[in-house]
Amino acid sequence: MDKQERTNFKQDVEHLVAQIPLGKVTTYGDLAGLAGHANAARIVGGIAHFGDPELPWQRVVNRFGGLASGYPGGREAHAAHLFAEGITSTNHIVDHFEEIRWRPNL
DNA sequence: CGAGTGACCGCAA
DNA sequence: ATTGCGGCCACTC
Repeated sequence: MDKQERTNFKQDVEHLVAQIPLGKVTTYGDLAGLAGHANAARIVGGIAHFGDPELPWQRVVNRFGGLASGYPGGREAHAAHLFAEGITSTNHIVDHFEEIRWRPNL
């Protein structure tokens, strides 16, 4: 079962990310917590890098609402993608982050 | 198969 | 206030 749960973690994270509505964002810590491991935010980052490249990881930011570090193309690309979805960012930080913060329990 | 690393978070000095 | 460290689990080489 342990192995199964581990797989579930990635499945959950990817599933959640795939559900993020356009114009909203979420944090790695939240995804990790929702998946069952609040302190496993790092794994979410790892999955983001080696997981499905088609998933809207651009809507996933750190707990500051800031853009990720190793995003493909840099934070500028990340910001540009968010802007394309209607999300404005300032100084590499999403505007009204708390207001556009998406929550599955909402 | 084993070891290292990671797009993070939280706390301590 | 800032900086440094550890911790957690999963993925890749």
